[in-house]
Order: sequence, then structure tokens, then C-alpha cells
Amino acid sequence: MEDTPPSETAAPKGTVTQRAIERIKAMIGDGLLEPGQRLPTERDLAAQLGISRSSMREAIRALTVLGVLEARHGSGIYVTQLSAGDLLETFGVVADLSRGTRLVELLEVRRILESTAAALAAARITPEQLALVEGHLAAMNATDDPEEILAHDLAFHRAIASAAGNETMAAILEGVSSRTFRARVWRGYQEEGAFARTRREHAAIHRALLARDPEAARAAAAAHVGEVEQWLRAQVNT
Amino acid sequence: MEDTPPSETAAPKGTVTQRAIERIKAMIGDGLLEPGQRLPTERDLAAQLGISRSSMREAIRALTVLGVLEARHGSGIYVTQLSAGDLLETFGVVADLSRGTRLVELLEVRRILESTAAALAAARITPEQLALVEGHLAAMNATDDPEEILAHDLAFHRAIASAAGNETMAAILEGVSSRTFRARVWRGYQEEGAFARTRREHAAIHRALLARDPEAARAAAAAHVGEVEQWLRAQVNT
DNA sequence: CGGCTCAAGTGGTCCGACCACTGCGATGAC
DNA sequence: GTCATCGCAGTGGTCGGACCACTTGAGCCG
Repeated sequence: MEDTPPSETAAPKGTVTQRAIERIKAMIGDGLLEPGQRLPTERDLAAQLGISRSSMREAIRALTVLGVLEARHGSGIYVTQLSAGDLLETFGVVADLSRGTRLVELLEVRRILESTAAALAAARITPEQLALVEGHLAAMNATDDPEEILAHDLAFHRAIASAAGNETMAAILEGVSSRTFRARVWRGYQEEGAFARTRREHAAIHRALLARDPEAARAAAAAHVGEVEQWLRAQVNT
Repeated sequence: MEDTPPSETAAPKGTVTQRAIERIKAMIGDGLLEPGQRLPTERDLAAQLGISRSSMREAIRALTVLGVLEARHGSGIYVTQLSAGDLLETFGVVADLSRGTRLVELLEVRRILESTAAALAAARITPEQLALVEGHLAAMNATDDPEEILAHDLAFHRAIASAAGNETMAAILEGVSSRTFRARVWRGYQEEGAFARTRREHAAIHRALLARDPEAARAAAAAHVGEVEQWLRAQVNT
């Protein structure tokens, strides 16, 4: 059932701030504002849309956290490059605030995407990208500092995702693997002496990439994430 | 020249608004604020953090667009249920502002997730869920109104994603398939008389679900999304 | 010519006032 | 006693103005 819109001259949908957000989003969507371009000042924008500067600032702040705009103190407001990384940065918030079952679901999504990314990377990876992967693999095995291991672990997977040639997928994986997310899950996982297993699994992924074997890479990556996933699933069901 | 800045007691990282956002996020992350719970008033919150109400409002607005908070005029500010749908609603913004190559990448992500979702659904779908899928399939075939077809098409895929049993994955697919996104892509796609093909592909997915054949469902869904993906890829390369 | 100063412009913050809406207790009809 | 109605206190929403912090670039000085 639908209720017919009473009037169409003025669409008083929601708050003025919400309308301002939509207006600016529409300007960018319609190409009136190009990536990297500087917007009018807050005061001018507010005047243009007929709202107060306070409301306009809220709209700008909203678009800032969404990765659409970037405010530089003393300089002006700019449209971001609207890259996948810019717009998907907020994805990390989801991971940060997720608990229990949702963490398992996120890991399942990661397993699906990461295994495919590994398969694509096996077919496309360049020698330079492969060297980067090997560098993080070696660094990961050369230390016992959990913090450092985690950092190189993240970089290891990021390099593979990047080599898959899909920036959007890489950005999503980046969010799902956000630092706080992994730190929370891995804290418990690694306490059970899973370091050796993790290193074996990483080595297996690397071997598959080296052999340029997509299916082997897919299987190795799926198994790697799946291990953590199963462990976490057991934890949640406790 | 002057001596070094004296500030050391407080770590003034970024703007006060940004700090307020982090503080509230931390409160939720630490469990001090439960889903659905009502927050103190804007005025009280501002006083607690020692900032002005304006800055606090910007922080609240930011967390509102992120799907973390919900402000009800005249009533108060509440923490959302923090469901996958709440937090991933912003994902639609990515789809809305994407152009060219990124649209292809988004479709590739959708193909990966949707094919897996179909496979999972084939194994898990309940009779009730299957009936829902069939309902939208029939409705889609019973009309020629593009708007109505699009609506039932979305619902068709949403029902399958829901039956896969991973709310997070379903929410991501919902964002990737946002109304404006599909409307933009499909406008051109369907103009080339792809209605018949689309109906065949939907029927194939439904058959696989009915037969409870995960691999067939995976293949059918991948082929379905892949068709659009290949068409769009050709458009972009023009 | 090069480096420096400084003023204009911009985003960041704060304040106080008022409006629009919600929720609920007081009120009164039945 | 029950229930509908009214009105008020409290809350988020909007506004306007003031001032602060920072960037930028033109103009000055050496």
C-alpha cells in the first residue's frame, strides 16, 4: 500500500540537514561537482540552500564521515577522489561494532571474497607484487612480536587483494580485516598456539601464487580463513 | 620563534567533534551503551564531554548517518539495534556515487557473493522462503511495467540472500543492488531486449533452488550476474 | 630576487534563543 | 472506574551571531 504524496512543489522530506545532504550528494552524482573539486564556503552553501550555517555544517560533517567530502581547516571543503578506499572506509565501523554471530558472518564474507581474490591474484599477479607478498611473509616469520606479526599479516593479505585487480573488493576486505577487528579475534585465536598453523597456511597461499595455480590459491585462502572462522564459531556457541 | 606547544595533559587528536564521535563509538564498543538504549540528551552529552551542543550535534549527526544512532524528534537519541542492515545502509552511497570501472567491480563483487548465497540457499531454504521467491518470480513475469519488474527483481534476490542465512552478506548485497544502482545499469541493459533472457535466468536459479542443488544454483546465479557484468564491461570500454 | 610578515578568508567552536514534536500526567466527561 | 482530551515539560531541530585556529597568498623588507 502506498500513500500518495500530497504535494510536489516542496518535498518536506525529513530535516533540512537531511535534504542538504541529499542535495550535495545529487550534485556529485550529477557531475556538477568533480572529484577533488573545491566547494563553495560553508557560509555560501548555506545561503544557496537557504539554511543556516549550523545545519549546513552538520550536512558537511555527515558527508565527511562517509568519505565523500574532505574539510581542510583554513582552506576549504573538497570532494574526495571518491575512490573505493575513500567510500568504503566506513566499512571498518561495522567490523568494530560487531559482536558474536555477526563476527562469524563477517568472516564468512571474508572467506568468500578472499578465496576468490587469491584465485584471481594467482592468475594476474606481477613479479613486483609477488615480491611484496614474499617480503611480508618473510617479515612475519622473522619476529615473535604479536603486534608486528599482525601488521605484516594484514599487509600480506592486502597485497594479495590488491593483486587481484579489483580495488572495490580490496577495499571491502580491508574493512573486514580492520585492525581492531583482527586484534580482537586474533588475541584469543593465537593464544591457542596457532602461530605455526598460520605460518603454514600463509606459506601454502604463497606457494599457490608462485605456481600461478588459481584453484590451489582459492583452496588455500579458503582454508586459512575457514580455520579462524571455525574457531570463532565454536567460541560464539559457547 | 616560540617554544614548544605546552599541551600534554590532553591529547587533542583532531577536532573536538571527531573526538566526540570516537568517544560515543567507544562507549558502544565497550558495552556501556546497549542496542536500543536511550542516550542522555544532547545538552547533557555536550556537558559531559565538555563541548558545545553544536559540536555534539555534529557528532550525533555523523553517527546517525553511519546507522549507529537514531534521533527521534521530541523523544531522544537511541542506539540502533546495530543490525547488519543498520550499519551497512551506507553501503548504498558507494553504489550511488560509483561510475565506470567501479560499477564493473561492484558487479564482480556481487557475482561472487550472490553465487555463493544462491548455493547456500539451495541447501538451506525453507518451504516458506521458497514460496516467497516463487511469488516474486511469478509477479515479475506477470507484468511489463519496468518499475514493477525491477521491484520484484530486487525482492527476488533479497529473498534468496536472506535464505542463505547470513544477514551480513544479505545486507551487503542489498547495498550493492541499491535501487538507484540497478535503475542506472538496467535502464540500458533492458533496452536491448534482455527481458526474456533475464526471465530465463531467474527461472534457472529457481529450478536449482527447487532441486536443492547448490552447485547448479551457484552456476545459475553467477551466470545471471555475469551477463549484466559483461554487458556493462563492454559499455565502459566504449 | 628571495625570504618574511601579516591580513583576509575559511573551517572549527561556542553561545543563546526559539521552534516543532513527543510523551505523559492532569483533567474532565461518561 | 474508565477513557478520551488537553496542556505542559522536555527533547531534538533550526537559526543567527560571535569569536578562535588555521591556511593562503599578496605585499613588504632585506
